[in-house]
Amino acid sequence: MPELPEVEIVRRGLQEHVVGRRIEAAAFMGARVVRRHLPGPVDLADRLRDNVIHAAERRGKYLWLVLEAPDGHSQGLIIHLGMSGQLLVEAASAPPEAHLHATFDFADPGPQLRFVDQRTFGAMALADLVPDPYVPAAPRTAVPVAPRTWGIPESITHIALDPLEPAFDQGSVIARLKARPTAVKRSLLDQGLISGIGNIYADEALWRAQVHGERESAALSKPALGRLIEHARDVMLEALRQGGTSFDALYVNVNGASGYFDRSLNAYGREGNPCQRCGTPIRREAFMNRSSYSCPRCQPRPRTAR
DNA sequence: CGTTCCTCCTGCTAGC
DNA sequence: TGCTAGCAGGAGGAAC
Repeated sequence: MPELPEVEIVRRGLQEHVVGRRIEAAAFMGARVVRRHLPGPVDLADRLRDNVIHAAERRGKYLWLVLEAPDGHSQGLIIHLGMSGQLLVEAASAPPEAHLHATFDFADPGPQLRFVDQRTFGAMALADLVPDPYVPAAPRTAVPVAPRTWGIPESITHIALDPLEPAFDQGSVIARLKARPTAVKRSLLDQGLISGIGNIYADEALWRAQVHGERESAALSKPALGRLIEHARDVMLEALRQGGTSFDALYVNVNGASGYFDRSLNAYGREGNPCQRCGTPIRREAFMNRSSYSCPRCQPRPRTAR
């Protein structure tokens, strides 16, 4: 469920509550949440013991904690929230939640970190940190304040830059969109092309740009594609300022509080409600085995069937 | 090779 | 009231 703004809120919570702490014991309830760690949950718990958390990082919808083991080796603990994952900071004595998948106890007397996930599409995995393939290494003479000193997890090097990263290159994304003979919404959701956008913010960006998601991306002009990307960035920034989007208690930030951006949505989930620009009722259509919301008047369907 | 589709889960709700 | 089909904000990997 969470898209970039929601994941960034969670990252900030991790930064505040767990960075700088030493893991004393990690525990996993079942193996599914660590299915990407092939040696299994006991092995992962062993590897995490006595690691210090140096940073909480994010690219698109992926989070990772930068860890340093007692032998000095640094790795990333990837955390993906999937559709329903939550991170909670709570006293170890708090009763276990339904669908609690992992707990982290720390060497200090502070609270636990917990991973709760109803559907378990989310996952955690350990990965080596490698140089970022998208961001050139800083020159040796650079002032030592460069971001991402530790590199990025090797297993997510296929994830593209998100539009909030300083190195995000709008021109190259537009060029790739111009080369794609496919629906523009499909491209917006492709995390290897531009990361962080999910079904909600794709629909919101398309509504703002007045483009139907089934238009072929290659058929849109470069300025139109540029506006679409800028709208995607803007809508995610606005959501971030308001603490993310939440329809119910399923999405909560690391403190357990919900966001309020859903009050500002113009398309997603608004079937039958008037378009805020022209008053035409918002329509819902099936696309890619899910729902798409758009204004029939501001966002006319492409003429030819795809 | 790139692109598209299916599938992994559980819970809620609309409709019968 | 009770059952169940359908749907939910993601993404890896199989299948073309």
